[in-house]
Amino acid sequence: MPQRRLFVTTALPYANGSFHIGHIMEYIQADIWVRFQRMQGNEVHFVGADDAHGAPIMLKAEAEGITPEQLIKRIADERPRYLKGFHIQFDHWHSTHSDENTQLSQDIYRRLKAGGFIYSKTIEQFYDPVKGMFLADRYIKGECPNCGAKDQYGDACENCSSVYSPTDLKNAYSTLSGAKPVLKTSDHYFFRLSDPKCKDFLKEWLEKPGRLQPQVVNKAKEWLEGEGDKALADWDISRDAPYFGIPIPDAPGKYLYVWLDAPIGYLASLKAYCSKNNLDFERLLEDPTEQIHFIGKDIIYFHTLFWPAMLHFAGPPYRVPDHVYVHGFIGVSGEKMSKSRGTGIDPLRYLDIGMNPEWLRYYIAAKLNANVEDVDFNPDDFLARVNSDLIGKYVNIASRASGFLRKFFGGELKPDSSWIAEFGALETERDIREALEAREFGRAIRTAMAFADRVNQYFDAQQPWALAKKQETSYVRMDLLTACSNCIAAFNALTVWLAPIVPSTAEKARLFLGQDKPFAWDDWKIAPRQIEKYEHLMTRVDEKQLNALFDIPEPPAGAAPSPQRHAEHQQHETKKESTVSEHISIDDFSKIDLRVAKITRAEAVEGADKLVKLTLDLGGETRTVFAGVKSAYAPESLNGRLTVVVANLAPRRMRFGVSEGMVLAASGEGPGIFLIAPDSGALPGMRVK
RNA sequence: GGCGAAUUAGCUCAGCUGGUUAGAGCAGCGGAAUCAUAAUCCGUGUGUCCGGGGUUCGAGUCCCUGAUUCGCCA
Repeated sequence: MPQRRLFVTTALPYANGSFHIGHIMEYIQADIWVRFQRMQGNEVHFVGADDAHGAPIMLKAEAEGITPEQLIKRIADERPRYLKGFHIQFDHWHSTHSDENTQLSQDIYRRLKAGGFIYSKTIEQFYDPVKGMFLADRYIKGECPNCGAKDQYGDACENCSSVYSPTDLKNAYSTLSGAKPVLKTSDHYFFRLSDPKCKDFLKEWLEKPGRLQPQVVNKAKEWLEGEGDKALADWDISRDAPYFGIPIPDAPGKYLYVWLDAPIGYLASLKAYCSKNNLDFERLLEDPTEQIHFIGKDIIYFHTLFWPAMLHFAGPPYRVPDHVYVHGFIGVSGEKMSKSRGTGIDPLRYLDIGMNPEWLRYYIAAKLNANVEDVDFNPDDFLARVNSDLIGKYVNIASRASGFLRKFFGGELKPDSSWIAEFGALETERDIREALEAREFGRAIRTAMAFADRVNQYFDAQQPWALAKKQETSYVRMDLLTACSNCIAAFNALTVWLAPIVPSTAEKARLFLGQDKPFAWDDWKIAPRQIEKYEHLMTRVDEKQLNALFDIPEPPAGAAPSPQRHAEHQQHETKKESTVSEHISIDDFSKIDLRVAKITRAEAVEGADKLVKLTLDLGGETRTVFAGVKSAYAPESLNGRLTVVVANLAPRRMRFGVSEGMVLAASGEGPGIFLIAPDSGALPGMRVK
């Protein structure tokens, strides 16, 4: 088999926050694929890095009273815990705030400039005279020019949906300082994305069969071939000082826009990795290397238009990506992941409460395919799937066969190849291999589990326990040995096939199977000769752990702003809060519909440590609300009490049902939760304002 | 508002270029077994394949239309 050389990356997480479950999913996907490639004997260089530049990081650091360097260092320091915790094996983790990235970014910029792809143009932009900086749209608010609604962002009105530009806003103000922004001119640098040469190249790049998923090609072509006001525009790649980023050569006070240097971070990381390991960076980029990026669907734009264009027109040794593999988002119980806590899974909490990272790797793999589809984490499904597949089917094979082999044969097996035909191992291997290669992980797992089913069926049919009771004759004894040896051989094969997905379990199994070196893919067919004493390879998921994972009733005060992938602040830039705390208007407050509610029934939730299920009367309307107050109140003591509920909070599905609101309670640093109660005379349904 | 995607059994999902009575796992129900982490095995599905039209000898699969959900763009 010809060896491949692969350069694989995952999207660079923005260094203003911790990893969330979405990042972890992407790393798991890429890590599984990379491990699979390595087991096949391919050469893989797998790197990641923090995306460390840009205004949000600069402002967040300022708000915390530290330098941007300190901020990104703090974030960088916590990365290894997550990566090790989930068995994600990057060769190197770097930062875009690094010498390598500065060098490469400036080099690519110079080459693009020399090629005539960069020009400068004077633009008018809002400027905050107090902060002394130009304002991105997301930092400007004002009154809608159409309907007069207050506190609208610079692109569209949430009230009347009219569309306008920031300069149209009435009484505009900077969300950073509150100052009235002034229009000011500045010279900006642009990349000629709309140049016919560029568009022609991109069209050809996009359409190369097999390079991208079809959905991704369609999306990118929509942007590329847009006409009129949707036409592909040139790309503004400069920002004015003050800016935390890479200086543009020969342009004092100008910095490269963070989205230009971010993907170059892939190369910077590879370069740093090369010098650490005495590898030739430029040679590593050359053919036959395949350059592969795993990304989420939110950043398709950057990776299918800007990035290949930059690389192509910068010229060798830079090379265009061979593949960009796009995945969807992960949600929880049908809810979209909310970065402001509540929904979503905190990866560190998952680890801290002792949940096995390989459960999550397995579950995510079971739900992933090669399409750009969202994945849903469903707690009940997770529990059933992991326990049933991994414990009930896979691990069970070793567990039930090993006892006989140790007891009657001293752990010695009778290896032959009859099991291959018995269980259809050749076809199974081929299907799993093809599925893993194509990132159809769900299919690979279905195929593997069907194989495990056949092995368990065989074991039942052979009835080794019956053979063991009457093994006075040598042929019965031989049947027992053969049956159990076949099962262990099949278990060995399954272990190899699942190794990219559950590497540490496979490693434990390897020792049990008496294999003395790490698994290569072809080891699946080598039947073990001798097994060690069987010890549990994996425990089952305990429902209590899932409860612990989701019962996070109260956030700590001053919770850190949500972590974002770099592109996310692009995509949502008009929606995000400023890092500087700001007042809310009376209109904001009046959006919260607070109502007096009478607790008509309160009951403990079985299996939940902190939750009480409340049935509330809101003056004619009945609601069910889960409240995290069990530590402070016996459920029966709440019956008949009046309290205050947020009546228009979006319903949220929890493990035990849908919670249709939130009751208000006070709590502080110490223990104790104190339910809010209205003065006497208040009636259910009354509005609190 | 424009463009696109999704909608299949209680749950999570397969169903390739249209072709026999629509599938799997899990859950449920009935039984067996007792080697195994109460794991395993056998049996068991009357599903409006989102609704409505249409093309076709034949549609979950193609076309039109409506609903819902979700994206991208504006």
